[in-house]
Amino acid sequence: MFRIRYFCPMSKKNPLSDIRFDPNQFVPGHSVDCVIIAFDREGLKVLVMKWKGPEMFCLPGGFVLVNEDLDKAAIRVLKERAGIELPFLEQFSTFGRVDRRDDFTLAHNLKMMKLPESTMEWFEQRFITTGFVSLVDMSKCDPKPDLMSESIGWYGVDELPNLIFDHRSIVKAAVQYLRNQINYLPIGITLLPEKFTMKELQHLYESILEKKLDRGNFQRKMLKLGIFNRHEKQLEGGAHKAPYLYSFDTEKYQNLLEKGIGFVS
Amino acid sequence: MFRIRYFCPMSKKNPLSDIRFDPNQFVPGHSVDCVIIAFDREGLKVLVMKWKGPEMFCLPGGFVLVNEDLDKAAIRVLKERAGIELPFLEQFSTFGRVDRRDDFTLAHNLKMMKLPESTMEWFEQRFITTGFVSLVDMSKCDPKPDLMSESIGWYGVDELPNLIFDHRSIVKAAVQYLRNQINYLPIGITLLPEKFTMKELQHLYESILEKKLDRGNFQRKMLKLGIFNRHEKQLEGGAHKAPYLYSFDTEKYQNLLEKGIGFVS
DNA sequence: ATTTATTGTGTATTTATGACACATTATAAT
DNA sequence: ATTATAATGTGTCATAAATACACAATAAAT
Repeated sequence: MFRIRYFCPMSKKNPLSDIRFDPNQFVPGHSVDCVIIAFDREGLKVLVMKWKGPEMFCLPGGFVLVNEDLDKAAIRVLKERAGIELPFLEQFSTFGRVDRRDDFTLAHNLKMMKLPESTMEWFEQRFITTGFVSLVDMSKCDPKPDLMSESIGWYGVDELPNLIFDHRSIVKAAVQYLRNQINYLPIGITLLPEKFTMKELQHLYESILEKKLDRGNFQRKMLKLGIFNRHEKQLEGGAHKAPYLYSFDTEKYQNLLEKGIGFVS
Repeated sequence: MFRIRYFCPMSKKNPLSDIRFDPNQFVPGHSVDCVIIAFDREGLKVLVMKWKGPEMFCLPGGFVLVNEDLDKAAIRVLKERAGIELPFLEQFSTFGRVDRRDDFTLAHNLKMMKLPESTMEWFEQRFITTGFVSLVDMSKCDPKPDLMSESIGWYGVDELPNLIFDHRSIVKAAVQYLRNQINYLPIGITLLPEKFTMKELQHLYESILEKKLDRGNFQRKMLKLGIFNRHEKQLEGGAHKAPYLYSFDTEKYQNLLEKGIGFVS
């Protein structure tokens, strides 16, 4: 099974005073924020960074290079913060309220960070941010904090720490999007490891839909879709018959996804 | 019934040389574009403006004031371009490709317009644009072209003229969004006049879903929802029994909408 | 009176949903 | 080896929804 480093502390090599930042390389006023979602036996998790200084957390995000597509900026953030090369990534909403930023918290932190003047100005401008949701297999991630944060880790979507600005509502919107689009997103193939049990798949659906499903009906419905390969039995386990392991038949899965992998009510 | 001014020519009072534009009042690099959708017996229509100069068309759009929420900018565009005060408006996607703009067309048009230097620079910058979809009753609109365009009018969503930049794909994305969200958007109450026949409502659904529906089942299903008021018979009409006119019970409609007004397959 | 298109309803078939039951199986603990 | 356990694969049954088609009643124009 997969075992995860839940916290990745920042390396000592980049103290705050070393932060170098050239505002001219970025498009002003626009950022991307990534809601990187994974799943383990406890439920849905989201990747969140802890800021240096006071107890504040934020989503992995970044700015858009002057010659970079918006979604490429999100892909770059995924790569840098989660170590994911070919992410499943989808834009879900753009947040553009004037008051989306909490200026008090911002000012406090910027002061603490003793940034150069030009960098200060950059961070003080109004940002409109586009939210992306990414679905990942935790065991394939290698989270790394950025220069402004001291750690990065997975938090339950219902146990979020204090997030800056409107990041909490960005996470909520992403989870809502996931729920709405459950039949049209490759949740199984992205959020589960290569091989998984029916129980794990059912647990995933239950976590997203936030309700219990009938095991028999779930299993029947899923297997009838004809998108699974069944493998040898799981070796380890408790005092009971070992469950079968399944994997997705990638091609069949993709074809079906376009019509929607039926499973709403 | 409602009869529409399909084209609203620009007033003579604003020749190009009069365009005054202060870039400092706007957030740089971000715009909004509105896909304003209406419905008449021919099908779905979208409001499009014709540029001054060569045969190019564009969506009603605008920039974001420095102290204005992103969605408020879209509301302002709706007001100014369509004369709609309390629009139904929803953000559906943000378009941020570096090459989303066709620089040749842009340069050509900017030159033709003989704008002041500062205005030229403003229009030449890279813009990331957020697309909003608005559903309107054509008969309640009062379309007005902006300073850069010579006319504004309704075009069939399948008969679009030559749109600039990526505006064609923005329209396509909006229509796709409408189709996906059909059960969760107030399509009936926004796209039809106050009173309508069942046939018109069915035609609306058929236009959005792009498929025929069974009349009997449609009618039964709709009426069973219990969100309609039936009115006196329609007076005018052909050599046949006049259809009933219906209107929505606004409150019941809204309550039901949260769960979804069931009608997919 | 006739024609016409709409309206309201009927009906039969198929498919999907939801709740529950039970014999079978492979494993670990004893 | 026996037993307890949890997972598996099916089965059933009642209810609801979807689909396709049919037909008598109706109001208006000719």
